[in-house]
Amino acid sequence: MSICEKLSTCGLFNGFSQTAICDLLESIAYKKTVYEKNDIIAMDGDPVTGLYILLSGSVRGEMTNYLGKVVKIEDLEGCKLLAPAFIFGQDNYFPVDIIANEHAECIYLTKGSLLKLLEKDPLLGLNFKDIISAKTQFLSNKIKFLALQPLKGKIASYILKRLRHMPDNNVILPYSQEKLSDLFGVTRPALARAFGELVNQDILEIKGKKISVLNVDALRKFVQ
Amino acid sequence: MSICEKLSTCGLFNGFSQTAICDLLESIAYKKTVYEKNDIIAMDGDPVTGLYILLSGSVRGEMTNYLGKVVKIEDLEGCKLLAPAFIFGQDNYFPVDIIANEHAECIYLTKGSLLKLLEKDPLLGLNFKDIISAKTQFLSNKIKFLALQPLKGKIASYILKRLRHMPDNNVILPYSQEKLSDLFGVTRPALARAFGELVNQDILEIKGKKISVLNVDALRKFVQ
DNA sequence: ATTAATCTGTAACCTATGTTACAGAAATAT
DNA sequence: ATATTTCTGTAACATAGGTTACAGATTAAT
Repeated sequence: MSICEKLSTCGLFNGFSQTAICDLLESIAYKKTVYEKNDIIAMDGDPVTGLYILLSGSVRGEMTNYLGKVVKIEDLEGCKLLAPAFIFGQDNYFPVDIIANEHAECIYLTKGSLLKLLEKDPLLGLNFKDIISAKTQFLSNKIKFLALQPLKGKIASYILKRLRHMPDNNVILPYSQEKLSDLFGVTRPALARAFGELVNQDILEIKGKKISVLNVDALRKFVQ
Repeated sequence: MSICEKLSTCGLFNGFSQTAICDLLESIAYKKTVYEKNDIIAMDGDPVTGLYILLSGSVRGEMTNYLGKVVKIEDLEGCKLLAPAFIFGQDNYFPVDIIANEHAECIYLTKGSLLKLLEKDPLLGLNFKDIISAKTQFLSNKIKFLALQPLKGKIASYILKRLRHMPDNNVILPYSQEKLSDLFGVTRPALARAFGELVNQDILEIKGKKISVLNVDALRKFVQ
């Protein structure tokens, strides 16, 4: 799959044909970078000097404090901009470590190239504004998720959100409890204990990564 | 002070003369709104249908969960946009309750008027992009502050940050411990206890709202 | 199919923060 | 200057989540 083809699935190029994207791309400088699993693409605090666009593969953004506590902020896959809201404004440093979950490819443009690109078509500017607005919206939900509720509330909102997209009352966890515990900002045993308690209360049934919600109302009480 | 005069201190109009702002303003529809102390300007979850610009006074944005836990996100004063990153993108709902801290004045433009305004000059679009980028940057710091560190880490980073702008090693708290505890997302007695422990360890000295840092290095250890 | 690696459940114990309560101090209003 | 309200310090107790450890289960690698 060509770069232009991949970029056509990217929100930044919403409303552009593949050939239009190719033309835009030819008019600016960029370089391609490739990463393998666990490669560090950027570290929290690194200066942001341009824009990385993830073309393929999966990366994650996570914060770590000096005691080793980890909070995963998000996984990014497919065509996504990395830290797009940290190029402009004052605080131009990566807010998270960005780590490859698997083989991943990016293109990188300097801030100058990005500005040149954005000038080419006002629609790009609008798309960019939508993307960074969505980032802010995502982060403000993240604060609610992380800072406003106890662990069982996090579990409940996580499961209930997924339930909406699933038939019957089953959710398949997309990854291990170990990884989930980072997403919730708690330790793995704490998460296992909380799951255990919800199972004992006949609210959940857990078989490997499959979680069946036996009592949706009881689960809802943990969020509201 | 006229509206244009007030708007000239607003990041959105960076690079515009006061007369240019008056001209811009005359070309679009807006309405003026006034609030008194503790008036609710918007509630978490309300649809965002346009842009409020705070002209004068002070408002705060805070999140509350169903158990009454409050986390104050920020105070806004002077000329600031309210929830600017929630007008575009998908999730067009206020992320916080916005409450007047005192008498405050706003102007309100519909999303349509805002778009019309942004079209008038590309510089407005760039300013807007800077403003929402800064919001994202602020929120990602907020997550680090709230989710990644325990209470004494919050106290330490709060004080150390303020110390940078102060001569000698004194900080004047801008408001009561009670308010601070909301900013930290903890209860008031927990904050008082933590302060008490830092005083007992001869790291801080507290006289009313004046905090003297007796041992900066020890305080730093709580953040790194 | 076997081995090795990773993940999960659980338990005992520790620590940070929440809850409630109250008295004295400080700030504000009259 | 006094009365009223708000704020602060503190204490006893409750609870959520962290720490460490280990065994059994599951998954991946050979």
